[in-house]
Amino acid sequence: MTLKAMYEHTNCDECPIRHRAVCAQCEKDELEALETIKYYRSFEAGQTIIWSGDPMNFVGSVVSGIASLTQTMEDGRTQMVGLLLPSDFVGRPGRETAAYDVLATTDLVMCCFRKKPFEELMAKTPHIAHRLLQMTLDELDAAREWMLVLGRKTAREKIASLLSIIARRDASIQPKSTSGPIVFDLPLTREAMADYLGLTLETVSRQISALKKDQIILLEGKRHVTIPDIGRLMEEAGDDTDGGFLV
Amino acid sequence: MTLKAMYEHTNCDECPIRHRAVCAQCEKDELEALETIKYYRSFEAGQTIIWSGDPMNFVGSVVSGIASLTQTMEDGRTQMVGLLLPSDFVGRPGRETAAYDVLATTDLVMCCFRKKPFEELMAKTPHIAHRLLQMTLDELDAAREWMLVLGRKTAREKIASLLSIIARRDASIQPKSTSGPIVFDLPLTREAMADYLGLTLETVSRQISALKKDQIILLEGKRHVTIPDIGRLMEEAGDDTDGGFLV
DNA sequence: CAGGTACTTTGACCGAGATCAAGTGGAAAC
DNA sequence: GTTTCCACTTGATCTCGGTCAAAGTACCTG
Repeated sequence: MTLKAMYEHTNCDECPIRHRAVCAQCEKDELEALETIKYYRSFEAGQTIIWSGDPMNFVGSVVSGIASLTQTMEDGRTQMVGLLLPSDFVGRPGRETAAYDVLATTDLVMCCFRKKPFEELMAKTPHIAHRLLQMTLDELDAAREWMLVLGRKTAREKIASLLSIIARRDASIQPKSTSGPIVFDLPLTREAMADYLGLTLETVSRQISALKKDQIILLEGKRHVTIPDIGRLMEEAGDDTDGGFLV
Repeated sequence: MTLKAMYEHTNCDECPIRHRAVCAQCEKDELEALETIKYYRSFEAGQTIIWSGDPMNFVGSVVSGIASLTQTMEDGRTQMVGLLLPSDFVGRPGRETAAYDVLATTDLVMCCFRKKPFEELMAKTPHIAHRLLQMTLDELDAAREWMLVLGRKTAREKIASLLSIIARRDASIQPKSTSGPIVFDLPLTREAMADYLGLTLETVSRQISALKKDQIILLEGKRHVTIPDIGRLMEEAGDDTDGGFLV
């Protein structure tokens, strides 16, 4: 059974992102209205979901998998400007065309709404608009945090920053232990990491090797990562470690 | 007369940012409600308006002047993560403490609202929440555009990008001529430009000198800039120049 | 007008990360 | 089983922008 088929007839009550997505604050009746205009789409890793500049007739939420927003210059230089995790929102109400390329970084399932009906619904149900504002403000904070990473951090700090973001996200999704080692699989290729960090893939590879040599991270194969001590990793990231437990 | 005094008793109808700020879509009665909770504050160039981490009991709009949002690492490295121009919104409803340092880059006047009453008002008047969502989405786009600048552009392209942003803004505020030279005063020191661009002030200075030598820009004194051909500047910025007239 | 201060420019040198170029390893394909 | 492919690693070299240092300029202030 495909992942899409698995979700195809899911109703919102059973949805894994029910309480974190744009619909998180919806009441029963609002949810029913949403349910009538939603549909699922799935994409394979590597597929382009939307090209920058193309007309966009839907918005939606990532249900499972990871998507990325990417900007490309004429000469081919690319910069990833957003990483979309489950529950993150795709698209902008009130805009006709996409501002960025949207790519499926892993296999992906999205819960989509046709844009027009969604916009109408949004005008009527303040809970959706309110939640979207919250989420947009969070994304703005994340983008600004990333500006510090891109503008001022060294290659090693950049890698450590990315790893600690992924590690903390995984820790928050399956919060087994508050401390102790964190284990996860990297959802990004070295090239995708480079595009996110404003580096080359060679530099990414070298810095990962260096962090491994220094025992900040452990690697099995190329993607399976163990973080023995998240505090040490965050020190390497140059982050203020004092408030680290407040995640 | 101080600038603050000049605005002190201004009612919203005469406000220069009336139609672009968070209140842009308000009806007469909504505006009257806002008017009862607003007050003006002024700051001198260089003053810190808010320290990151401090409790924030107001939100507001920049009326005149320029403010900046800045992040600082423990070792002193700083990155400007936002440039706040007249009509831009400061603060985040629903958050207790400031996430960034807010600095007055030039002399500045702000129209402030106590946070609590503003949040209550926002819950009642959808026009404010709607406008704030629009503005936040615009800021998110700007932040993402800046991520490309920080992550992938050369020093020369970075400077050209910053100059063209300032030039286009000035052109849109006082749209005398659609084409022809654009003239303005740089509102930022070399150091502030460096903090925005993720460079050192020496590199900023060198690249400005280089653009001047190549006649991309003309300089009188250190701050007064003339752009003879905005198209050429945008080429230097590495921006897609095709859609440039759509500003 | 001398002296100070804040901002800016310019020069000499250096090093982190980019570029160019092989080479490795593991899984799928024939 | 070996060929192919792709993601990744590692090495050698180069270069852009950072660092350190000195000097220039405009505007105050006494």
